[in-house]
Amino acid sequence: MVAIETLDAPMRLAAQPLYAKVREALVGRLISGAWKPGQMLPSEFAIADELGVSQGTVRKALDEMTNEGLLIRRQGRGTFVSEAEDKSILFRFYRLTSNNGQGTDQSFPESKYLSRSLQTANAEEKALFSLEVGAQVWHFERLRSENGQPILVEQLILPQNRFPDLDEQKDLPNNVYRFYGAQYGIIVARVEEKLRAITAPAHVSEHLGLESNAPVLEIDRRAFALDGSIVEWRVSLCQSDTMHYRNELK
Amino acid sequence: MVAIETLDAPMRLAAQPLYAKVREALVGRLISGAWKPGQMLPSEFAIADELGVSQGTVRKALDEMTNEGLLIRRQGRGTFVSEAEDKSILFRFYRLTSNNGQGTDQSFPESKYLSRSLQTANAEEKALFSLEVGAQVWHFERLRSENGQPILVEQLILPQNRFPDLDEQKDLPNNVYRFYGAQYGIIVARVEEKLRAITAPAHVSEHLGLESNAPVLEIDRRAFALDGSIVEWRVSLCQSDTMHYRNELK
DNA sequence: AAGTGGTCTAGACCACCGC
DNA sequence: CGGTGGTCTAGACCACTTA
Repeated sequence: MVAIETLDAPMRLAAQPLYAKVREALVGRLISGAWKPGQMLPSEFAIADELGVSQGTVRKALDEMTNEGLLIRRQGRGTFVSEAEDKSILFRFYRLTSNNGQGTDQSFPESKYLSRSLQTANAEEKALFSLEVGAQVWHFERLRSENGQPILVEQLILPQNRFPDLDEQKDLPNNVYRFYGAQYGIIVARVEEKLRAITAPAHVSEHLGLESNAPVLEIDRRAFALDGSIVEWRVSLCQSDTMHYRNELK
Repeated sequence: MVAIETLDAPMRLAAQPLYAKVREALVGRLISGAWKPGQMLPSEFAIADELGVSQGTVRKALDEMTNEGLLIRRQGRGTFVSEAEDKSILFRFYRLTSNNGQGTDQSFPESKYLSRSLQTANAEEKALFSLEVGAQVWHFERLRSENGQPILVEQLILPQNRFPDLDEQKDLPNNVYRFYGAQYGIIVARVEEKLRAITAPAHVSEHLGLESNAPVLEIDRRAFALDGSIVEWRVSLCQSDTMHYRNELK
């Protein structure tokens, strides 16, 4: 019954429903790292007892978090913090598909790193990541391929303050979101993307084996952590000959 | 208590939960047209009594349908079949934004129809709409602009059997999904899109005021009705100079 | 004041998993 | 078998809208 103060704490202008407070408390444990990816959560009744609410209220909070992709629930097993390795999660943020793909033959591309550097953030990067003057950002460029076929060239930009010690790493792994979680406790909760068609720059069309002036799909992505801050800026240039970006709107 | 048979009817191999049967029954009323867009549904308790289940079970079904965008619930007012006019619905399937847009200045583009024709379906169209040999399809081409600025040229393809009497219409309205609902009782439940970057065909770059060979964003969309059938095939070619396609993944 | 959706509870039972 | 999530119920109370 101690933790009931935790739930009463917020006391916003517009009173939140109880399940929203429960959700905030649980998300807080993910942010703080008290619950790590892959870990099993206490049972619904255990959480309910601890927070002094009913099991149904806890369930509503857990269901919401499951819908957001933060948790995975398995009947008979338990509730787990979702990992970027889970099959269903791997493709959560990966929307590129081969044109003749059947939908089931989804594969995940490998990465070859082309460059890596630590730079002083420019104005745009400072604003994006809310950095101080003089703060630094990592730039990575990589070529991603599927079955030997080059698909896209992309640039990853990470704020140095959220990713210290990166210089000690030889390269980033292929699945970077899993790496962010495992190494830095950063869980990517959602991403915003802007898509445009542009003419491929020379070095990109070379890497992708396209004629110069070939059109490519530009995907400008900002990845948000659980606390709402931007942790990665990514610009991908994807060849459109054999690949497309799929989307479903409901 | 009569309608309990309706709910028992399915009896699938994998027994569905009760709320899923309730959902099916309610969606059936939308499909049949018994409940039309904009109409108010009976209260939770009224539906629960009629179907012989508890109010909580009905609520779970209604909540799901609300999440899918089929219904709109307003506290104190009631539950309504969603209309394509609702502000929140208007932009549900429209993801194009001006590059310098602030996100709040969302506006909806006007349409100018360029052509209209009734043709015998080709092999691809026959397969897509599950048509018989010799069946016909409507082709519409229109230019969409925002504040006088041309944004995209798109082609709409509709199966004649789902849209009879269209020849009597001078043109389709701007908001076609609202029209499908009001005129034919067809509710678009979801759409699948494939995005690619291509070089604009000559007549498209002319309409959009682009140089020849300019890259444009191709959006290939199939719209699905409540019963899962495809009711519209749409290919939009959008200029990428001032516009982009925004997407959020969770 | 009456009617609607929104929240919360308590308890029952089922389905699935792993030991 | 015991523990987990999944479903379903019945009832209470709150918040909002309309008349």
